[in-house]
Amino acid sequence: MEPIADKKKAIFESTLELVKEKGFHGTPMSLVAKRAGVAAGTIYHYFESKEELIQELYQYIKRQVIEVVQREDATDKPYRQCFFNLWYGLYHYYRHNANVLMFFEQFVTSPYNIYKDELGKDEFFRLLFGFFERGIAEGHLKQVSPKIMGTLAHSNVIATVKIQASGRLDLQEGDLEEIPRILWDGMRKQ
Amino acid sequence: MEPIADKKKAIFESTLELVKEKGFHGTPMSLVAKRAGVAAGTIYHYFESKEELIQELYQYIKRQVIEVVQREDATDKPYRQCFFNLWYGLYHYYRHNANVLMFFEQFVTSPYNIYKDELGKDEFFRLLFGFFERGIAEGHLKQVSPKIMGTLAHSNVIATVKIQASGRLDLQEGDLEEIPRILWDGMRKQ
DNA sequence: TGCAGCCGAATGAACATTCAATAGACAGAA
DNA sequence: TTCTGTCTATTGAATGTTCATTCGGCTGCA
Repeated sequence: MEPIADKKKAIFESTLELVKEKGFHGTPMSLVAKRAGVAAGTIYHYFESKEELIQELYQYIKRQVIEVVQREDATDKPYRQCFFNLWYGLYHYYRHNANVLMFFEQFVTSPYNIYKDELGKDEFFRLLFGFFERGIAEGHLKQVSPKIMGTLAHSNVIATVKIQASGRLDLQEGDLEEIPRILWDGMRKQ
Repeated sequence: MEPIADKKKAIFESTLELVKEKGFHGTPMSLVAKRAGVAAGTIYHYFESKEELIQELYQYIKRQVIEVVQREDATDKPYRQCFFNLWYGLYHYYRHNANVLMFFEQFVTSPYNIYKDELGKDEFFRLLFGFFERGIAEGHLKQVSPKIMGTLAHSNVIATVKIQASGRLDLQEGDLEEIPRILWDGMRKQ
């Protein structure tokens, strides 16, 4: 993983913030440039087009999320423990990187997302699904498609962060334990 | 509820399709007009601006979803039954109106959404939360904030439809029973 | 005759992208 | 050390395109 040139990173961060604030539309290259502290032309030194900037940014971000999953999956703790750690791992990552989350969400439901039909090939989801597959194989979870459980679990984390981030509703200490608990109780073998 | 002029409806439908296909950006008024079979100017006979078109469309759609909740909530069936009916009601509505779902999702995480901080005042969510409040009061559900459970339940339905709609993964007969089951098992009083 | 509904070419603004010009970094030659 | 040439990185004004919105005029109905 080569280190990313300073300006390139600044452009990424600027894009991330702006997309969160204003969406893909409403994020002109001129503003991206200004907020990154570079000239408009500089962006085109690093990226061929807006399209490519967005695509590369998506890959850049995804690598970070993948690391979270890998960190929590590959331990020898009891499965149940891993389950909660994974949930909290993703939760905290998204919580502290709210603009990543928003970018992700907007990206996935946008025409920029050209991977729509290759869910199985996406490394993030491969890892995630693998984790649930293991849970079923080891007899901890219900006999439900791991792809389904993985997707539901992920959407559960995201919904939680969104509740939190929007500030529409403040989660109490206890709630943060109850939510993954609900998920676990629903998915575990009864 | 006054009947909506034919052309107005055509404009709504056209916008819905295009936003699903191309996102808010990538949906120029000229295309909206063409697909609706009207002239560009006609849109401005009905709506003051693109902004207002999107906002009105959001309201128009929301009323339909609200009806689904009302239909399933206000029966005298046992609570557990209502729970599943509500899940399936929303599921089927979104399933048969995939472009509504995509529009919703994009709208919510976009700058068009000016209601971000008034979740409690949104009628759809008021109804939804009310349903879970009842479940707790009647002793069917865990003692967790109804707002949280409502939000999680809704995101669960949406995740399911998105799995289905994307065609990335085909849900079996049985899966469609397992998914709300997971939710119920997680939220019900143990 | 008047009017609402509708049309689509014309307008101007916003935007992505280009490019000619400048600055700096570095290597080799004198 | 200094000079020279050749890179790459950077700039921001200029360009051409796309788009939201406007408006003068047409149509058919009362």
